[in-house]
Amino acid sequence: MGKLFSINNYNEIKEIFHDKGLKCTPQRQAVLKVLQESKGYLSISKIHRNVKELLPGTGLATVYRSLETLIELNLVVKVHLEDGCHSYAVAPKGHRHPIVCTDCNRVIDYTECPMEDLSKKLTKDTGILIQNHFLQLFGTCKQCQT
Amino acid sequence: MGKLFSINNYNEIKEIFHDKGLKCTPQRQAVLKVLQESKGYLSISKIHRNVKELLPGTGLATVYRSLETLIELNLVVKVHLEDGCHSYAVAPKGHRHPIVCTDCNRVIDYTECPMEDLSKKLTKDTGILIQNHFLQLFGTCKQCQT
DNA sequence: GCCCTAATTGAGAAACTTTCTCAATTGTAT
DNA sequence: ATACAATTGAGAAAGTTTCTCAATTAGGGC
Ligand SMILES: [Zn+2]
Ligand SMILES: [Zn+2]
Ligand SMILES: [Zn+2]
Ligand SMILES: [Zn+2]
Repeated sequence: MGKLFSINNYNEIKEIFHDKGLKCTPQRQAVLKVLQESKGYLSISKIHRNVKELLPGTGLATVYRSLETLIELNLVVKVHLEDGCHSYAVAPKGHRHPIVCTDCNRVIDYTECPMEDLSKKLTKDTGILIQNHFLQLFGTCKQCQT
Repeated sequence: MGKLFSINNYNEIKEIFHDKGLKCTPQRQAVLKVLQESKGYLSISKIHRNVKELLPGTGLATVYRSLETLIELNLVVKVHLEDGCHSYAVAPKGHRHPIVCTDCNRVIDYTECPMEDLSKKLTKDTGILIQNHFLQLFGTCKQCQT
């Protein structure tokens, strides 16, 4: 089927798949595109609904599988909400943290990681070897502060 | 039925319930006790299994309901894992962050919040009004570093 | 461009998780 | 002790995620 959508960085995306021996299928592209265009996190069912508009007949199982793949490739992140988990958003590049606007669901990319220094300090202080962390910020974005 | 378990701070707990007009039932006590004694996060099914040892016949729905209540009372927190969410642990008092040992599942209480200064800085820098944050650390505890 | 092959997909079943309903029970205040 | 509203257990119902397998397809080699 080949290139279906005008994802701006299509060749880049294609390479990321091929580097890991994975196929660049229209379904995977569609899931990514839906998230790229939403500018916010989306639940599985919303992703499925939007994907079907681009690619009617796409199965729910495929959406689950695509998200799994996209997360492995670091193209997508899972967003954990206070209750009702498992929404998804496009991944910021590198190690960053998402700021979720609780009004419009938009996900804003936060580029500084306050944990780098802290992790070292903590390991030194407590003896616990910090290996990973999970940080999300919730707030109200500029546009929603009216 | 009244007091069933020797929760050290039984009267304190009872008051917390009564302050909100909630009953201090054996089921709610049992769920709390199970989490207090585990020193780590537990999945719903494990909580249910352990609760039934203290209180045979306790229904699964009641475990769900009790956890909901205990979270509202800030006695329990939901722990979000990288995949497979919705485990639970006793809440640290005040605003703190849990460090989860990825080897033994123990939850260690971390008392400093690195976000306080950061949130203000971020609001100033980006204009986004930071209202809340969700931080968990993952690592290896002393005992598991052998 | 046309095969070949392994990876991927769709559909539905199956497994699993969470919520709901309602009659029976029970904690608490009086 | 009694009354009443809150809570519970059981099972049904709803919702979510994973699995299975035959059919399809992307990508590499010719
Ligand atoms: Zn979560
Ligand atoms: Zn917003
Ligand atoms: Zn440990
Ligand atoms: Zn904090």
